[in-house]
Amino acid sequence: MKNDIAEILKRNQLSVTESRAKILELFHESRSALAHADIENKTDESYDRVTIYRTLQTFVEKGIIHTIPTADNSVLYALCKDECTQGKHNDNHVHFICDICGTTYCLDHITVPEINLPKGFTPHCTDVVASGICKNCK
Amino acid sequence: MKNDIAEILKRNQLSVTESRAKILELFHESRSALAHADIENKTDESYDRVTIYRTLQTFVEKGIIHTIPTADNSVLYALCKDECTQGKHNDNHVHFICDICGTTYCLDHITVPEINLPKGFTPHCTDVVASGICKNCK
DNA sequence: AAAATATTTGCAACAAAGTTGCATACTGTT
DNA sequence: AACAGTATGCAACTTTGTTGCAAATATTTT
Ligand SMILES: [Mn+2]
Ligand SMILES: [Mn+2]
Ligand SMILES: [Zn+2]
Ligand SMILES: [Zn+2]
Repeated sequence: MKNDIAEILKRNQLSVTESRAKILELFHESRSALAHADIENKTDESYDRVTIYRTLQTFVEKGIIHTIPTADNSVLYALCKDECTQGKHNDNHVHFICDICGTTYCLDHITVPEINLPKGFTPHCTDVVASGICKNCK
Repeated sequence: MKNDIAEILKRNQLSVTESRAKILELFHESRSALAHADIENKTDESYDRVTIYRTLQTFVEKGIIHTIPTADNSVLYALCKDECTQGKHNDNHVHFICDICGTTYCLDHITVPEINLPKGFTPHCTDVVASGICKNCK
């Protein structure tokens, strides 16, 4: 496991540091999306806020994690499961945010539908975020 | 026009104040979504930041405007055109954010498609935000 | 394995965004 | 015109995110 994590970092031309390994591990362990604050908490504030910001940013650039837009102005991150690479994200799946427990799921098997836009609009990517009650809270 | 604006406020049981009228007018004049900062600028900073925050919050509660989720952690607001009321929003249309000019459009005539969620997930509302190149920037 | 080089980290200082309490000003009502 | 209710602006504060830089750590070279 520890080795797997290091492997992923190396594959992405990132030097293997404690904070990066730990944060990446958190994402692999978690079944749901994580916010910056979640990471601070789950690491017992062992790492500086700035380091976490920079790590998340790096991971997004490398195509290791993707961001999830939310209505309440908080940024969430989750592992990319598709073949995302440096600068080329391809996470065209639906996200679900539970109104009760707040958990955010990547529904990897539900792909975002084609949307018929008006003339003149050329889509580059489409985000679909559903909210409601999740399987654990019903 | 001025009277229309006052009418809308009264209809929503809001007292008619200069800032509320001006901000609501801005939304009616604008063809695109507005951020808090846009409103500060377009009003020449005549109103306190706090007043703008509180006005936007009030308008959202009353169903006069709705928020639009964005990937970059900025909150956008736009007029509700459907029959939204106090606490009951019904803005099930697609939004489009232009990667070039940054303009955010409510595509009022494009309704969000039905999404087939996995067993156990009950959707309450669904946000669809497409991004790409808009009609003005192509 | 040690030295040299490249990269990352943590700190400090800052900037931007959002919140709260309270006195003053304004709106709608009597 | 006076009153009661509400909204505004200010100050003070919190939370979130950014930047420069020296010290620490990781990788490469010898
Ligand atoms: Mn996802
Ligand atoms: Mn809209
Ligand atoms: Zn839940
Ligand atoms: Zn555009």
